[in-house]
Amino acid sequence: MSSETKTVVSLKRIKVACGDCSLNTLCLPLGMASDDLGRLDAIIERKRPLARAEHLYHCGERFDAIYAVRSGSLKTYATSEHGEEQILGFHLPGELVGLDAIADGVHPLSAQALETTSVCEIPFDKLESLSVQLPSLQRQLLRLMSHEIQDDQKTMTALAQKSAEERLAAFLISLSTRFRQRGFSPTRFNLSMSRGDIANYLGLALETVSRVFTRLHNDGLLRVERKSVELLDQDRLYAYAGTPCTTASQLQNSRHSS
Amino acid sequence: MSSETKTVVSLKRIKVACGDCSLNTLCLPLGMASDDLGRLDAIIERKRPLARAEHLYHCGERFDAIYAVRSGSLKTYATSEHGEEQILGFHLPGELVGLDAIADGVHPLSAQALETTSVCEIPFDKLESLSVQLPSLQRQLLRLMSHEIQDDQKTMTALAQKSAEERLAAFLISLSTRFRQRGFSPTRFNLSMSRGDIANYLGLALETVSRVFTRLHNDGLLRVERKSVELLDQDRLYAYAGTPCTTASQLQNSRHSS
DNA sequence: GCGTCATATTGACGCAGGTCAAGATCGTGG
DNA sequence: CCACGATCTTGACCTGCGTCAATATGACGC
Repeated sequence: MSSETKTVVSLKRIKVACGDCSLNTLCLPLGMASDDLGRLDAIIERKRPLARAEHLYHCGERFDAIYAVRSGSLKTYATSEHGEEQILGFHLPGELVGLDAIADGVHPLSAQALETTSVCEIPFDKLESLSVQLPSLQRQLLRLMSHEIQDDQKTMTALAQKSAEERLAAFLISLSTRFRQRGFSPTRFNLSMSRGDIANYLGLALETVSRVFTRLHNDGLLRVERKSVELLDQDRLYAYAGTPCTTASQLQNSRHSS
Repeated sequence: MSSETKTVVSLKRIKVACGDCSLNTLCLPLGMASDDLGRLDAIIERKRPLARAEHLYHCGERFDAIYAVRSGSLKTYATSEHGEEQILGFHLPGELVGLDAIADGVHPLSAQALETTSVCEIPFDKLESLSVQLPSLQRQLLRLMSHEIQDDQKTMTALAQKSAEERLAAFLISLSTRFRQRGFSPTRFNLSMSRGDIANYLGLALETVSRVFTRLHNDGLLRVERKSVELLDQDRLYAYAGTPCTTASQLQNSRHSS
């Protein structure tokens, strides 16, 4: 799929400046003065939306930009030589992908759209030189990378010591929290990923995920129907998730502004 | 053991400038001009060594510095409210710890010495302002953080889809690789962590780790005796590790003929 | 409407690895 | 040199979840 479509011209550059973007309190712009924001805006390219199942980049490709999800969602995954994939993350609007490629200039993962998805492309060399000039940008970039490390640590903890129920409950809580931060309903949302994706991500069998869903459903914790989920009892869900280690740190960024 | 000693004065500041440190091709200094190095040196504080089991910092403490391991080793771990710990990483000389705390200024993990260990303390505010002036420092910091994300992704992959043998084999390979990079023998080394620590880190039971060690031993892959390990057959060990996804990226910095 | 394909649910069964328990071995202090 | 506690090994048993297989429920095209 190397032939680039030439219909791009027909789409007029969708001008959504960072300053106007509803996600600017989550994304890179956080903490930047509005005149600095313009300079960040200037290096960002908005690209045509990706269709479902389309790739943003493939594992092994050269890295030259990170991406911020603007709408839709992505999954990132590694592929073993035996061809099995391992999903390492799902990415919602306002989140960055590609940070793992900075280390050696090559993407270690592939990134694929789970639904129609648009992203902002941020050329890394420009970002790097700009962040030398804008300390608040540098700071926010470091913060976001640090946050990703923290998230991965939580996932590792879940994989290492939680049961199937606990993992799924924690997963749903994580989604719920992230939806709330983005202004969506934390109790009713759609899963853009399949059962298989969830299972893969959580280190479980597809069938186990299905079973746990119906179990949680029967226990009155949530309503699921295919992709749509409604969380009925947050508190009990937290209990199911065992260690709400996800909770503690995520709740406290409500009062954060310096 | 909690009373802080005031005998620090008796130790004369151990002056091991980054320029003289054998680890400077792995650590923060990588890629910096030697005159810039002096400026990094100037903000780093070398502290008295930690004794085995002593903590470098505790989860929940305010974050104000990252640390580079100079000698010895550390483990970092999270504690659930039920009191169980989850080890998230082992840290060898030249590696940084504390990067996960940048995001919200509080340490999400505790860091504890596995043996007598000395570290370089790098005050983060100074590091941040210095890296605005030294782009190569900023670049290396981003690289190291990105690398940590990559490592965590490999660990997640192992936890999500590998068997007990595969996990332990991959763990030993990871140690071996890191020892080689640091100029130690990649085939004979000592495990500074206990079986319980390894098990905890790998999401297994202590007994399973023990059993797998003897199985690998009986299969002629390695010799183990308590803490000392000798890898006898690297290639077969790689095979045992299943997907050498750990391998792929790590092999490329050794000239492997096959 | 109907057929086809992808996705999800549900059941039956087996095994990797967890748990419990008993020794074995090491390290350290007296 | 011995004793005691920490650490490690090994065995016997049990269970959570993976695997296999059948069925159900969409979604989409014709």
